[in-house]
This record gives sequence, C-alpha cells and structure tokens, in this order.
Amino acid sequence: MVANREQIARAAIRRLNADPVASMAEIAESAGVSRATLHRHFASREELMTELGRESVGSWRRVLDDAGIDEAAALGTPEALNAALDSLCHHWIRDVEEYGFALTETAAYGQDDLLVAVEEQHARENAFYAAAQKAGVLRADMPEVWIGHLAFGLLVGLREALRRGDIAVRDAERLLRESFLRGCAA
Amino acid sequence: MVANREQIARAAIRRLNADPVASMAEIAESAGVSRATLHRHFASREELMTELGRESVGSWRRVLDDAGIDEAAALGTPEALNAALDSLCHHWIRDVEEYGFALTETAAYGQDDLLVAVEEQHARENAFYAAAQKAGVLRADMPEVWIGHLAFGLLVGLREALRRGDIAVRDAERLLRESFLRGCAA
DNA sequence: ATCGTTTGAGACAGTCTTGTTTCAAAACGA
DNA sequence: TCGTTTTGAAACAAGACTGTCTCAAACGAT
Repeated sequence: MVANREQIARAAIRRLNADPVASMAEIAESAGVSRATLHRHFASREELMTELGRESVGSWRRVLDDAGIDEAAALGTPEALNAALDSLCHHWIRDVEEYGFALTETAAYGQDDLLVAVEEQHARENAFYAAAQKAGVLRADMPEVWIGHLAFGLLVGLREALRRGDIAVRDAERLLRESFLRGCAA
Repeated sequence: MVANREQIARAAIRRLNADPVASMAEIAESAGVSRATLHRHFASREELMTELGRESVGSWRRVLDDAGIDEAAALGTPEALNAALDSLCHHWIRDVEEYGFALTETAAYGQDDLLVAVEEQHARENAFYAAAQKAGVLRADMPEVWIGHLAFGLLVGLREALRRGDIAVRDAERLLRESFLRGCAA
C-alpha cells in the first residue's frame, strides 16, 4: 500500500463526494489505509478538511485562470468574452469531477484565508459576468451575481447527474454550456 | 411557548437549511424549545427526519399536481405544455423556500416508501419533459433526465442566492424561468 | 540477512450526541 | 383558586467519533 498524502486526499474527496459526513474511519477505509496511517498524514479531521478546501479553491482559481476571464474582462470585446465563456464551461467539467465536493461543502471554509480566497474568486467571476453583460454577450436583465449562482447550481446538477450515471461524461460539457447559455426551451 | 409539532418541524427545516448537520439540541434551540420537548414531539432524530422528508416529498408532489403536468403531458399540445412549464416555475418558488432542504438532504430518505414516492415524482417529471420535447416545447437534443437535473440544480442555486440575500424574492420566479428556459446568453 | 522505516490492529481516554427519566416550575382551563 | 397538563433543567447511560499511543508485522534498501 502506497500511502501518499496526495493520494489519500484524492480518495477522501471521492468519499466525501458520495457521503459528505463520512467519518475518519470511513475515509481511511476508502483510501485503503488504516485509521492510524490517515492520522499520520493528517493530524486532525480539521487539517484534512482545510487541505481539501484549499485544493478545491486552488482548483477553482486555476479554472478561472485557464479560462482567462480576467484578460477577457479587461479586453471587453465580445469575441474574447465569448471565448472565455466557452473555455470556462470546458474547464468547469474537470473541476466538477475532481473537487465538486466543495460545491456543497462549506464546512471546509473555517480558515480565514480560505474565506478570503473564496471571496476573491467570486469577485473575479462577478467582474467577468458584468463585463460580458456590458458587451452584450450575456443578458443584462439578470444581476451578475445571479449568473454566478446559476453556474453554481448547474454544476451541482451536473455533478448529481454524473454521480447517478444519468448522463455520459462526454455529453457533460455540451449540456452544461447549452443549458447555461441557451436554456432548455426549443 | 407554544410547542406545536408542526411549528417545530418548520423551525427544524429552517435550521437544517442553514446547517444540515445540526444536532437535536441545536434544532431544539432554533425552535425555541427544550431538548426534552423536542423529543416529546419527535421520539428520535430519525422520526423527525422522516417526517420532514415526507412533508418535503408531499410538497414536491403538490407542486407537480398544481402545475398540472400530467394533464399537460397527456394532452400533448404546445399551449398546455408551455402553461404547465410556467406554472411549474411559479410553484417551485414557494417550494424552494419551504422545503428546499430536501434538495440536498438525502439522509431523510431512509424509508422505503419515501424512496418509492421520490421515484414516482421523478418519473412524472421525466414523462412531462419528454412530452414537452416531443411537442417541440423543450429542446430534443438533451436527455429528458438531464432537464430534471438542470431544474434541480437551478433550484439549489436559487436557494443559495436567496439564502445569501443576493437576489430579491420578487425576482426569483422570473430569474428561474428565464434561466431555465432561455439561459443567460444575450 | 539485517537494519531502519512504515504500516495495521487494537486499546485508550475524552468528547459529543442521542434518547430516557425525574422533578419542580410554569401555564392552562374549569 | 385548584387540579391538570405542559414545559425546562438536569442527570444519566449508551453509543459513536476523534485523537493518541503501543507493539508487532510487513516492507525496502543495503
């Protein structure tokens, strides 16, 4: 049994995705490791949760970075904003599978610096949506903060659909983008 | 202190919306009642959860009833289906505020009859979406089961937006319907 | 084969939660 | 006012989870 700290963290995320209140013993079992070993890598449950939250927020930040939303918002051209939107949907997919647990787990956000980081990403996203509205890429008759919640909700629904096997992974990106931008009316 | 069973249940829902893992003591406190009194009304945590789940599913069923989705699906005309869709969005709003906790709480679904009831409502919804697709009211290039998850995710996002005070209650229905049917692209 | 490290199993105390019980005080209705 | 009912506070046992510790077995490199 390799007992890499990172591998344990990944297993913990998988487990907590399926069962958000899993005990340390259950997490250890999912990681194929004893409870003692789990505690050797993460001294406490809080330490584990904080690390998962940190990675999760980092992953979120990376999505926004990779999609280039700041640059697109600064440019303000419809082409750049549309490209960033597409890219956003693309990168969200990998995020929802890896760190989707953070979508509904606010328990990990006990640390102040984490809260700050979360607010930072929110602000980035909102600025991007506002720029897209101003450029006529997104509808201006919705608060930009609602668009953020809309995206969040879509990702929760997407994660659930994937978890239950109701949709195929290869369809996820298209369904997300189409639902997000165009809705489901014919 | 009035200690109506129903009032306690409502307070419990509010509390569990804010903190899904609240203890019985915390729930009792939120209801303005002692732990002993809480246990007088609900012998066990499981009994409380089951009742909340039951009411939640009942409320969901009522939404589908009030929106008349079965009749609309049976008729199959675009007019009836569109009207039912609008009605659905309208009734979802009151649901998300009252029983939204069930959206992300599957813990209450331990009882077999509850699971059966949940599956029943899912089947009704899916049949309705399929009929709407067939009639050209909803896009046919999405699995009807995805549309159900999409609606679920939107309600989760809506609940979160309301909880954080990011959108006004009076805007909720419009934002939900517009996002659901048309998306947020300009 | 040997030495040093890592691991798993188990025991342990401390804490929290649950559900029950008791008893006195408060609220209530006649 | 009096008697009944409801309530809150407290104590309690039982169980679960956490975090720590010990020790023997497994492992890996030399």
